[in-house]
Amino acid sequence: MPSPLPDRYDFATEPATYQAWVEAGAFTAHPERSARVGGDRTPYAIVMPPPNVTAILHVGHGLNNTIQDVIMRWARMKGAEALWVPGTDHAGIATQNVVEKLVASEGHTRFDLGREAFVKRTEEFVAKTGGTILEQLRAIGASADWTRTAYTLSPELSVAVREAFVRLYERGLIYRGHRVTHWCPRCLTSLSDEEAEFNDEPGKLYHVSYPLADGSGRGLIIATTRPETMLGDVALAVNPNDDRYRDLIGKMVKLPIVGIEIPVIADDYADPAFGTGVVKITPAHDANDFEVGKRHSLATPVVIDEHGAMREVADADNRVPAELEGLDRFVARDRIVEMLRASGALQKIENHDHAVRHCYRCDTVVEPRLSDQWFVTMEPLAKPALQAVRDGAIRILPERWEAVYVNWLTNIRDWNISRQLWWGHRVPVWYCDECDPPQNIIVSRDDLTECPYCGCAVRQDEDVLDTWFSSGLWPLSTLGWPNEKAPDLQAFYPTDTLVTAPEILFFWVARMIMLGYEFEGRAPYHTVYLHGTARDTQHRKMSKSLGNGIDPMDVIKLYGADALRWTLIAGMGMGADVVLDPNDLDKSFATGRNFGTKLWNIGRFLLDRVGQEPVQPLASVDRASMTRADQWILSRLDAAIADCDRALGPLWPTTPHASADGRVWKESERYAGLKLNEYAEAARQFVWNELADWYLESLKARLDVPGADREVARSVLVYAFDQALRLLHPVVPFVTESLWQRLPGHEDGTLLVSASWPQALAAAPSRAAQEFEQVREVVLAVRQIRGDNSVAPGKMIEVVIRPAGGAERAPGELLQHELPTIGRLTRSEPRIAADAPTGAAAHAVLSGGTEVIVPLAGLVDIDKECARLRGEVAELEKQIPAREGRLNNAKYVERAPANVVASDREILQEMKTKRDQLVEKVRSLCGA
RNA sequence: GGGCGAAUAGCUCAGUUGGUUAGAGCACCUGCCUUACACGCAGGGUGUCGGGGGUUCGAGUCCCUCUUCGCCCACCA
Repeated sequence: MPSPLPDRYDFATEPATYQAWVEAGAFTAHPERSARVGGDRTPYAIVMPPPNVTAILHVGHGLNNTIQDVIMRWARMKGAEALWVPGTDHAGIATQNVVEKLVASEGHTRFDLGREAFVKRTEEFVAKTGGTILEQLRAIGASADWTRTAYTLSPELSVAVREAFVRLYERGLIYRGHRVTHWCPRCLTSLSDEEAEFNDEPGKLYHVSYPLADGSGRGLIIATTRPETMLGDVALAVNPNDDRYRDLIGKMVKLPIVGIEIPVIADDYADPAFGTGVVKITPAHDANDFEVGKRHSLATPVVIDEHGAMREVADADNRVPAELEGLDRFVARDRIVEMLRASGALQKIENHDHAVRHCYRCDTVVEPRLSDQWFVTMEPLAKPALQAVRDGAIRILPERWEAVYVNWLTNIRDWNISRQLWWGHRVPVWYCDECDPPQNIIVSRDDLTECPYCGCAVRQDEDVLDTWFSSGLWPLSTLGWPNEKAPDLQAFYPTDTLVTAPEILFFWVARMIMLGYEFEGRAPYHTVYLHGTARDTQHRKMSKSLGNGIDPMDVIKLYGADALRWTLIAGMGMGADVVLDPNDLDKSFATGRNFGTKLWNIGRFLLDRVGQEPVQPLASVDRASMTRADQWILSRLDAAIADCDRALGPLWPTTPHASADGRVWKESERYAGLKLNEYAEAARQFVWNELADWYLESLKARLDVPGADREVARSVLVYAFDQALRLLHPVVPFVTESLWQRLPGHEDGTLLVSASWPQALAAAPSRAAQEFEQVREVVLAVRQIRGDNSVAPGKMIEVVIRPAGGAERAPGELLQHELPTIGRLTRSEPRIAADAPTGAAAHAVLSGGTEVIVPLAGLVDIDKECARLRGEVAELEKQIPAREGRLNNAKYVERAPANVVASDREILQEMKTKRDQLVEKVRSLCGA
């Protein structure tokens, strides 16, 4: 039994409410209920983008998970068997960096500890501090199924990772490649193309002269941004069609500093238009040069080591002078430039902006490095992933990201999946030193100690897999794959929607889709919802390093989780960034806090005036006994439900399709749904601007008088508020649940979280509802007149209502009936008149033609009123000729649709009538 | 360099296939401490729809162009 209602919503009760949901099993999914395995509910599943296991909650997580929670709660209320899978990502490189720093603070490197000890240390660290974020997600109300919490490095998921690797290898889609890849000299690992992020930076273009070896004194001038790599040069390349250098092809030049001779070769790679048209070829330190070198069978001397220091690593006999040995690449660059300048080889230095790749984890400038890595052949995987979006089996919201997705997949490049890290899934490959290729490489699902061919000892590959390889399997692995019989896999795969930020569209989303098709033949979900970024008022991305972030936990402490949620959801257009002020939480979250308070106060009013005695169910209340206001609010509720449903759209695609996915989005619904802010706004509009502002106000008198009418009012009010709480629950689950528990007649033990989504009652508003709408118009008109004429708020005024002629039902009768309401809502004494009163008066004409007249004698400054009326006339005098001109245009009348022309005529007529009335009024009031 | 998108109120954004007098939230201004709520109530739109040109009876909407901004991709050393 809930405690008596406090004056203020106490959000300190949120954890208890959350606990009640968990204890009721409200978030726990039941695979046997899924229609896919013979149950009676359509499944709806979301896999949570697993936060890094060491992460703590920031606004980005808050936004991401609130969106998911809104969708999950909505789906659950719609009757779906809802599953939201939570979990964390071991985040190989990120977590390893964190622990390395920890170890460094103790004066050690990971190499001091050794692999085994370091991994153990990391495991301990994760066990102790990891998963904090999952606790925090509970605080924001995330209705995830915690009985299924997953972790990318768990034994179960590791099985999936290994299975995936082996299957891809067996299909020939994983291969060992010897090539130049991105290398982070700080993290000491290779990176994928996606992990090496471009950054446009000002740089220099150095022009260096390479003299011909024939002693002719001629030379070739090359342009380079990275002179330090010249120690590894093996050739100069010119374009075969470049007449300037044709005669030099095949000649030798002398490599400055090193002093050896290298050939001039012809290759299309050299662009005659760039720089001098001559490019130096350094196969070991540039991915393009490596390709050129391969074409020309050139050597690959390595002159920069894994730390980014100059050193003779391989095939580099005496290329690195002693004075450069061991120098960092950037220090070496300066030194080399000096040496070139001293020798006269340096021709000039130009400023040159170019894109430099940085490590996405530590921001170190990436060094291209020649190494052996495992790659996934992407093109065959990309094909179905592309087709899925083209067919509409998958939609990406907002729509514009589909083009980005398609573009990337169309030009996809192979994926480097091996990392020279210790934290992660070890590559399931073993090497036998005794066997000959190809038997010396064994890929295995099980750990091996001896070679299956010769029986001697084998050693496992030292590398681990890219973190994104395991997260790419997330929708599969968390549901039990590769066990095809796993109940969750059968019941919930494919899942439904994926909610994430666009930054990881390629890192993660595209790869999940590709792997989903590869291993299950189906897309992992039908909807990808990409949301915006949390930014500060200067539109800078919120980040730890900038110190402009907002801690969601602070917001929850100050205003409660609902305030946070409402602010994020209601203030966010699809895919648009959320702008918040980290220096003014009060202002930033006022919307959410205020809305929660408003809801609470509606609840207080209701409980105070309606009482705790059960109400008659609405279905048993005779429509005839309802007032116009009752019918009006019920029709507004229907409209609100329809608006919410429209904004949210269908839960899943409904059009059957021959593809493996079975269903595709039809064009009309493809980009229509999940407009969460529109949904929130529609619900807010109803509960605040209609239920509270009008219905509640109109009810005050009725609730004070015992009797049959009071009972009707109680039923309608409780019904309408109950439905409103349901509509709002997905966004503000805590406050709605607390209020719902206290509704009169509430059945003990039932929870709003498991209640059903509202359904509209009637197709069209009844006449009584429309009549209340007219009354509302009168009130609005009177308020406006009061405001325009600065009538003191406390002042009672007389309002004269002149019904329009020819109305089907005498509006006078209707208005008479509602006069008590009008009077109370406007502080006025209305009366009905057949004729307009004489003397100065303010008029308003309602949509049906009914006139509202407020005699102004003694109320207002007549001069001011005259000025206002004259202004109105002038405005109309301006608009009328424009419209007349249009109607006099023969082509317009002839070609525009008849209804447009007709309404145009009507408007013109109305304007003229209104002008005439105003002119008449000005004459009588002001005498001119 | 290629591609995509955006430009509408002070801010964040809606604005369906061209069609009546361009909307919402927040902010702001005015007046109210009316017994659910000042975290509230009532009233108020503050706009050459980025500039220019075109198509059309009619353009915020379609076309061209210019300007500015954002995002994604990319091997000009």
